[in-house]
Order: sequence, then structure tokens, then C-alpha cells
Amino acid sequence: MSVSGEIADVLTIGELSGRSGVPASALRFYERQGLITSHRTDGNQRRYHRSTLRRVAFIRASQSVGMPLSVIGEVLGFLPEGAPATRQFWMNASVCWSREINARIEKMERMRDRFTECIGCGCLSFEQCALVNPADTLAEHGPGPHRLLEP
Amino acid sequence: MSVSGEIADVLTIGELSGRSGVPASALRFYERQGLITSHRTDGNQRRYHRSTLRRVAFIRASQSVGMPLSVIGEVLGFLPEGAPATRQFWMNASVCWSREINARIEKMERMRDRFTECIGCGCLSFEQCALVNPADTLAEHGPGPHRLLEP
DNA sequence: GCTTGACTTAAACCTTTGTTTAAGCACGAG
DNA sequence: CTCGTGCTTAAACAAAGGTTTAAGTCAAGC
Repeated sequence: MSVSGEIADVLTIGELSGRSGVPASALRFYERQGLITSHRTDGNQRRYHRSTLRRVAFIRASQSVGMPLSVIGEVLGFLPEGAPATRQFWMNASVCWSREINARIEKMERMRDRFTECIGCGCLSFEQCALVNPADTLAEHGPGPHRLLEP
Repeated sequence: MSVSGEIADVLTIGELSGRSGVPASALRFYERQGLITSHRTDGNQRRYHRSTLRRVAFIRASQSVGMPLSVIGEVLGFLPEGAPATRQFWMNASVCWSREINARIEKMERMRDRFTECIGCGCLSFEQCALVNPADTLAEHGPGPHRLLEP
């Protein structure tokens, strides 16, 4: 293990965990899922490149805005294996995530309004309303609003 | 089974499923979770009161705006067992859900902005940013913004 | 009264995102 | 070289929200 305080450019899983704040068990899990990579020492221990720290931060930040790991993995798949990401890559990712988030916010706003409307209108008719578009849930990650946007 | 087209005020699970669009397996699951109730025939089959249709619609509508079943169950717990809900009940529920949804929308907006900012500022510093408030995820259902709202 | 379709149950299984556990090597300080 | 801490694996467990399956029962039309 490196001397305390030293900045290594190769990290053990413990160091990566300590610096990222992500449990080692989660890091191994991410690796099994192909979200991060490592090489091994002669003794079969993982060693991470320093750039993995940024990847892990990206993963956690993305999760915090609700992205599933599968989607995060797809985006990270555009990164070359060993190379550090370009600024352009992060910009693209940011724009991509913003669009996703905005879509989900709009969907929630529509839901909230429809919900309020159906209950407030006096007919209490949300049996119908709620079932107009049963597939339109937050779990769905389609490209757009489908039927819900139509008048 | 009742004659096709007839409107029964007691429903079999198949009828409830057909009219609500919710699979019978899910209805049994909701019943195990205490979200809906039924009485039984001599032959041990479920019979649902017609008002259950509205409860089920409420459950699905609430799920579609991201409410977990546990929270839906708490709200439905305020309904008396056999009685149909009052208009006031649905109004209260609607207001309650709106507040929840608004809180989640605000959280997502903050996340989106922070994400964009951290990547756009040139320092690519979101290792730090993402970890300022690790507990602040979408999964969290706490009352407020905690550290994130502070300047 | 028989057949068929709807219903019953418990238990296993599924996805996602990990954590925990057990048993066993690796590595570095002294 | 030994000691203790850190690392390795597979496999089991967790929670949410159900679905599927197997084996059996009920209800209703002819």
C-alpha cells in the first residue's frame, strides 16, 4: 500500500473505495457489469487506473439523477478502454442526461396535473384517466411522450 | 360469472382484473400487502366490492407518478374498510401527491443543474460535487433538501 | 353430471443494485 | 519470516414489485 497522503496513479480497490466513497463491494459489482475495468497484479489483485475515479464519480452522479446502470453503461461504452475521457465526452454526456431528466420532469408534471384534474373535476373519473396510457410510467425509458402529449 | 355487459356491484378477481387492466396476480399481491380487501364465497373465492375498482385505479395512478406501494398503503389506510372514499379523501390524497411530486421535480432540477455545472465549468470537478451529499438520491423520500439547498 | 375455464395456494423465480459471508491468498511492516 | 490487514472468490441474502408454475378446487353451461 502506498504511503498515506501520497497520490498514486494506480489504485487498489481499497484506495479507490476510500477516494470515491463507494464501497469496494459496489466497485466489484460495477466491474462485473462492465462499467469499470482493472488489471491484475501477479497475485490476482485489482489495480485501477486513476481515471477510474472519474468514471466512478460519473456513475454515482448519474445514478443520483435516476439513471439505471444499464444506460450509464451504454454511455460509458463510448469511452475508449484505457484512455481518459475528453472534455467533449463529458459535455455530450451532460447534454444527454439533461434531456433525459427534462423528459422525466415533464412526464411527472403531466401526471401530477392529470391526477389533480381527474380528482378535482367532481366526476372522480380517474379509473378511466389512469388507464388511458397504462405504459406511461416513470420506469419507462422510451424516447417520447407517445399518446400522452396528444390532445 | 355474470352476464356479459352487466354491471355487477360484486366482482370476481377476473372481472376486477378485466375492468382495471391489472393482472390478477398483481391484485392478489396488493391484497397480501393489505392495499385492497375482499370477502370470500363458500368456495373460498374472492369477491370484491365495486369500490375496489377505484382503489385499484388510485394505486396504479399513484404508482405511475412514482409512489412506492408502502406509501400508497399508508394513505389508503386512512380509508374506512368497507366504505367508499369521500371526495375530500381524494382531494387530500391529490394534494399530498402533488407535494411529493413537486419535491421530486425540484430535486431532479437541482441534480440536472449541478451535473451540467460541474461538467461545464472546465474543472471537471464532479468527483467532489457528486459526493457533497451522497444521501441525496431519488430513492430517498425524506422531507427536504438537506445540505443541497445550502449555498 | 361432466367438462371447461376460472379460481385457489405456496413456493419458486425475475430484475435491479448491491451487501454479507465464508474460506482462503497477498502484501508490507517489523 | 511472521503477523495483521487487505484482497480474492462464489454464493447467499436483501427489498420492491410482482410473474410463473404446479397441483388442485369451484362454478357454470350443456
